[in-house]
Amino acid sequence: MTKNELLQGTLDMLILKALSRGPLHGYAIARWFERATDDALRVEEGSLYPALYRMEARGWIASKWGVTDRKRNAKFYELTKIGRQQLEAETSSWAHLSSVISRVMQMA
Amino acid sequence: MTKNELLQGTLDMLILKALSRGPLHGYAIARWFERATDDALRVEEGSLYPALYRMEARGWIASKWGVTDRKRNAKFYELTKIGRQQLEAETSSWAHLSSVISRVMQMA
DNA sequence: ATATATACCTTGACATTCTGGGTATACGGG
DNA sequence: CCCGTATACCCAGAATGTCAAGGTATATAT
Repeated sequence: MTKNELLQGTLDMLILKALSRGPLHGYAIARWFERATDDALRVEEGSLYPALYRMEARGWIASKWGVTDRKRNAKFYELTKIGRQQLEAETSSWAHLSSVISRVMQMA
Repeated sequence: MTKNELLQGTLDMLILKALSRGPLHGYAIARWFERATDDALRVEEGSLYPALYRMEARGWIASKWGVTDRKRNAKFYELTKIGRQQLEAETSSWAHLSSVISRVMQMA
């Protein structure tokens, strides 16, 4: 029914992945998704910002206000040590689960 | 936080897949998942039965009371034509999305 | 008689996501 | 100088899906 473009549960992982290459602000994360996936994955801001808050509350990421190259104020997020561990955990969990599901879906 | 074993959004597809080989009742679907995935995917009954209701309400599956080989009354579900189309749609959507995500997660 | 497996179902809580807004500033074209 | 667009943040409310934790009932074997 809902044209949900995103697999629920993968947003956190994808954000962690985006930040694994260095600090980014929210808007830049959304842009990165679009470029990295040729628009196949679109992150709504109404999902993105709440996700950033809860991830910060859980200690996976830390934020700091700064200025972009466009001279705009922006909140930059970066991975914490815990966040890096979380990324690893979610990555391996994703690899496992998605392969199990793919296998089931290929059964005769 | 939650030890969520299931990727949200895939349950319907997996149920459709289970039924694609022939009619099954709810309990048998749960058993099938466990056997087919070596316990890697477990479907809680509190998720399964509501899922069956909404899928029937959407016309993807149809139900009929019958008797199992254990002589128990059970509600057997089978795919409708729409359900078969839905299975195809979700299968291809899954293939696409999971490959996009996997690709992103493998980026340097 | 009773334990176990089979089979169905419900309620309430919870987390995640989307829709559809809103605010403010930098910059370029006219 | 004015205005449109892109940049950048945010929120409230609703919908949805899932789970936890129960409950009922019957067949079968011990």
